[in-house]
Amino acid sequence: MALKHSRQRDMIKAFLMGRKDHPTADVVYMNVRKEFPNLSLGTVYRNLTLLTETGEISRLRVGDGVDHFDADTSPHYHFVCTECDRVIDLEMDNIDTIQDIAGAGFDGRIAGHVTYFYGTCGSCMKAPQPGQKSE
Amino acid sequence: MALKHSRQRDMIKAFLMGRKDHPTADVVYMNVRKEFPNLSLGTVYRNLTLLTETGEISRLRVGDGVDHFDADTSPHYHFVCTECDRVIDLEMDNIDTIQDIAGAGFDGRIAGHVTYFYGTCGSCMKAPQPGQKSE
DNA sequence: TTCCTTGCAAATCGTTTGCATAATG
DNA sequence: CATTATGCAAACGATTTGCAAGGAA
Repeated sequence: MALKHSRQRDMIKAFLMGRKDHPTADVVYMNVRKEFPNLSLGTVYRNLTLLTETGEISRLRVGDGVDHFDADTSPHYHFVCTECDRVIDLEMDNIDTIQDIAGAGFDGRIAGHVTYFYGTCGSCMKAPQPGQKSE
Repeated sequence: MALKHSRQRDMIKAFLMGRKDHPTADVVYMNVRKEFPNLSLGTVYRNLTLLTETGEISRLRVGDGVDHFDADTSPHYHFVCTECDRVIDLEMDNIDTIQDIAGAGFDGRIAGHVTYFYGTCGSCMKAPQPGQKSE
């Protein structure tokens, strides 16, 4: 399974790196397609999974039923706006202690944790329900 | 939208209350069906959603692509075993402070958070990869 | 030339929904 | 009787996969 180069994989990764939000496979498809008209959705999914496996990007499952992808693989947390569904990066102090708290008295090995915060984002608090739902 | 009684809803809820694990809709279906042969999957989904809305049970999205349900609606955290996919309750000290930590400096309102811990559960650490994957 | 990758379409999977009928209050 | 709930099957949306053809090493 030696990885070979692929123009579409490069573009998909480049697209993700150029966004601070966390696009879904479909958004990636719609956008990369603009410069690569014959790109197929299957290829987008295959490459997103591949890039996730190599650790170049990470897959976010925030509970809305759709996978989001993030080119920023450094440890950080996300906020999900329940109004517009946007996924926003949070800059916050480290909370890794919760893992120790969870592990205390637990019969097993805790390897990691997933946390996302939800509520109303800044724009939605100012603007009256725009119903934007990202692009 | 006045709720009416239904024998199947009662059984679905009773089944959930009798389990300490966190069954998926399909597991609920398979089991309740034993005593109620003509139960349909659609009814199971409809009632699980209904019970979730009334707050009698809660829906767990642990990131494996399938919804799990929990009759224990008291605030507590979950552990997901990456070996057997089991979802286990954690008894741990309160970590609500993470919400304040996340909210500090964030432009928006944080209403809640979802956290689950993952790793290897006690049974899987003892038993060599049984590949059980629950029922 | 070998083997990975693509495009396309069909297939899966979990979940939702429309509709006529059955059950509840 | 007025409605809500059910069973069944078809519809859905997201993601995966089989296959023949194209591209990289």
